[in-house]
Amino acid sequence: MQRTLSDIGYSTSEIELAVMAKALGHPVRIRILRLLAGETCCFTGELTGLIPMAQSTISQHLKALKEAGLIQGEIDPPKVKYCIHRENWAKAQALFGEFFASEKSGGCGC
Amino acid sequence: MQRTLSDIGYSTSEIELAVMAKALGHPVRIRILRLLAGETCCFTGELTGLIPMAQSTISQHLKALKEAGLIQGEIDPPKVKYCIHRENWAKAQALFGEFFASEKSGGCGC
DNA sequence: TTAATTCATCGTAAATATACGATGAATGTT
DNA sequence: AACATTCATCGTATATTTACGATGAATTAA
Repeated sequence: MQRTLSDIGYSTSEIELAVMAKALGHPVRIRILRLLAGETCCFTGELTGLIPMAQSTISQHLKALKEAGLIQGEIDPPKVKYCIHRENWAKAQALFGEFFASEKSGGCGC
Repeated sequence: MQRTLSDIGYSTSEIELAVMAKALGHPVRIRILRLLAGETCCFTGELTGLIPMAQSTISQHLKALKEAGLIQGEIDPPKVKYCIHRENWAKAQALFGEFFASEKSGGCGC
């Protein structure tokens, strides 16, 4: 990675899209988000019960999702309750929606 | 990566979402897709003119997008004309749309 | 045939991602 | 105070990603 990203001058939405997409780029994180997007649960412990992976691994994936802004954690000692970050979720929905809706390459003939 | 993905038993849509999201997980690939989704161009050579990266690197990113099914290449010797893969694009649009629309975690109180 | 053009692939170095178990921090319980 | 519970973080090994330049394959042009 010799060339830094800033050399190209990406727009904010390009960065935001890439960051969120990267966070979605692993099936277990899709699974986690689907579980959190449902109405059933929000605790980390429940996730470790539902997903056959080490607790540390799940925590790592939760961290990635949190850093991408897709989820948020609320401390409820000694547990941590994870939820969809609704504001950013809506933002992601809008960004991806606009992105996919922008397809208008009719003039290429392919 | 000691645990294989198949141990968990992901659904088809989970895999498909993750694969496409992973392909979207780099800003230069977002940029490329935006350029291709526009009506301006489709040739690799034009992309190398528009993006300050080595030709080999751009080709590598194009390969990633192609493997994810988001674009397709049409040989027009000695050039290659790249286009959005419309069918899969629509599929991705639907998958991401459904995914983000599934947020109904009202019962969690977070 | 020879040269030029276009693009993919190879080889490589460095960075990042992904899994695990072990440990530690924070809080509640006895 | 001592213990248990829950979760994050550390350390580590391996795999993947990402960038580059160099080379090769395919086709067109001279």
